[in-house]
Amino acid sequence: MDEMFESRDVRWSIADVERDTGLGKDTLRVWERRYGFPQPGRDAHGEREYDHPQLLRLRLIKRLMDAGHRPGKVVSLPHEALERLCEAVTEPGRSSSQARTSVVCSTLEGHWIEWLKNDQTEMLRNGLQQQIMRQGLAHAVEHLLAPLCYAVGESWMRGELSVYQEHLFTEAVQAVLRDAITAVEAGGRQLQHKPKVLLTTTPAEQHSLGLLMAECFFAMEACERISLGPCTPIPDIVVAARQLEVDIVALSFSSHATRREVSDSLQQLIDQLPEGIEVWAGGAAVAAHRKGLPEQACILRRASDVGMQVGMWRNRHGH
Amino acid sequence: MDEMFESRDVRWSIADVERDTGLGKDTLRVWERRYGFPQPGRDAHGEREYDHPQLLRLRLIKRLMDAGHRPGKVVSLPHEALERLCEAVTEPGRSSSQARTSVVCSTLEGHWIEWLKNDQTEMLRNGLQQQIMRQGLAHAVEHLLAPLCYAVGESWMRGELSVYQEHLFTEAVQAVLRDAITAVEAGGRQLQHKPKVLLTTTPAEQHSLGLLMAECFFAMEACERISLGPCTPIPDIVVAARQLEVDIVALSFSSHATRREVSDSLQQLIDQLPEGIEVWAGGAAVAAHRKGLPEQACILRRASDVGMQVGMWRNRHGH
DNA sequence: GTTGAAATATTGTCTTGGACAAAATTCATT
DNA sequence: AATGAATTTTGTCCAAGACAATATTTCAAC
Repeated sequence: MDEMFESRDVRWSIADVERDTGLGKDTLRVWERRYGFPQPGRDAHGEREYDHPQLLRLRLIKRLMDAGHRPGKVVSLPHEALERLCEAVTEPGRSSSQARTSVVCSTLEGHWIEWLKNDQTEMLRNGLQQQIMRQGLAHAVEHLLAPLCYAVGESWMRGELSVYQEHLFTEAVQAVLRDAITAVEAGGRQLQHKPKVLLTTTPAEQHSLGLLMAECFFAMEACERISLGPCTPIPDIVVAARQLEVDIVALSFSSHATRREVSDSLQQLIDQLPEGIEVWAGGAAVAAHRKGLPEQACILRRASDVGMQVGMWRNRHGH
Repeated sequence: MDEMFESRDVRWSIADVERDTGLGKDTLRVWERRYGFPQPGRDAHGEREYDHPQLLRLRLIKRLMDAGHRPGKVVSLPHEALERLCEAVTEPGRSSSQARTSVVCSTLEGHWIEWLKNDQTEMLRNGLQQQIMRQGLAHAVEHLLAPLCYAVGESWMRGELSVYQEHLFTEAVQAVLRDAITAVEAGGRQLQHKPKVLLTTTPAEQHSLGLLMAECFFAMEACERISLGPCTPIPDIVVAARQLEVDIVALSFSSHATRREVSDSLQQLIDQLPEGIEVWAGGAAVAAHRKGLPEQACILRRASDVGMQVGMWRNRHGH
């Protein structure tokens, strides 16, 4: 009923749409020319005004693009066809690597998302905390939180979750993870020679949950961690790494990052960092296009790889 | 020695320069047309190739722009003049409006900033925590943290602090404040009728420290708080406020926000929110141009105003 | 002299349609 | 099947113009 007022009459500028969908202005204009979609109206000065249905459809398209579809095939498709394709993408049992995760998804994560839809954040936070206690931090992050983040992104894409609910989710997970890190930190001690790690994301990567999850694993390895938070420009990462004399620069890339972004960022870091400092990269985007990435970078396909890689690092630097 | 190879013969594309400097492609092109700088070479296909000296000069210009200079005055200036201007900007004790702050700065905040410059974040975090214990949360936030945030911004502007040091500062303060909020929360109880408050910032406002500081004060008033974190689009704030049935929407604006941004955001919220929900706004930008802002919004000039306003709210809604 | 409103200048972002390289796909050949 | 060449697709860049948003200056009135 009050949905009628929600965002019906709102019009978005091309800059707004770029921010929301991640599709560049040039891309949006050239799609309009080539595929006949989107077809925004024009305001008094002849500038593009996108309405809400078109924005939703663009989000679906972006989702499909990230899943490997090509613009020429999907951009001009009607909304329903896009939704069906998205479901097909979401459907389990395509790629073998996702299959296991998806199974967990349908059985376990159902009620987490349900809580989020009903704004029961207290429930969500407590439940997550409890699961960390029960399963242990490592298992909970890898098999519950990471897939859950993915599922929330999916739900948002489908319009089942509002933006504010995604924000609530982020806040809840952040709170839980920060507590967990503090707890791990308090118990651990620095007996052996451990790497000093700098954690951050590139300017294009706003999502900080991946960073926190990575930090959890480094904390469990009792590494000395320095987190810069998200969005540090490459030159500043280099300066920080030098100044703080870290051993490893660890970057997190969410599923939204393109291979180009990941690849370029890593290459730049490798080129600009001094010899002794390693570059490690993790996150959904890295796991997806791990092939074309610079070989000097250490690619963490799964969260639990951190433990193994730290072990290998210690072997390399052991005395 | 290896600096010779580092970035001497490298040519940068316009996209590279955009990423490095933060200046938009359109802006770079229009500066070239209007001010004759930059003047990149062209590759075989007629595309712009920026060399290293021009990139450095653009970085200087960006710094001056952030410090309040205007493009028309500085873009066409030669490198040396730019450096001199940057030094002048760096020089302390110029503008009279800063004087008062600077006094506090030199006496109280001096060593905080000094710690930051030396990357002693542990020191910083512990020191802040100690001051909160000693002075109390309210006093510490209002008279130490808030001015300190401002001072850090200033120092960064002058080039005395790197970007990464600002990130470290943000992380440290966040950690301290989150702990403080948790502590306050644990002690307080919900005896009287208190407002339910939704906290967030607008999409243009990336800084989340103001938000956390505000949250501290609401926590001390034992209000029910829901934080969405930073950067929530206006329509989504409206949806959230309705759905979560809050009494107050509280927004934080850092000193970077323009009057227009603040004013527009508040007006939109007031127009779109249902009758019973109030809009409160705080932060440096709000204090600066409080005059032109919508009257229906409750303007919090100082952090401590929260306590008073919550009291008044209770009177209005008390039974 | 300060304040406020109106006039003026500056500056970022949007417009169009064309072009082309990089990436992905298809096709041909071993 | 696998490798390499031809072809299509697609994102990004270009030009010059336009204009609103913002900043600055001018001018009047208290």
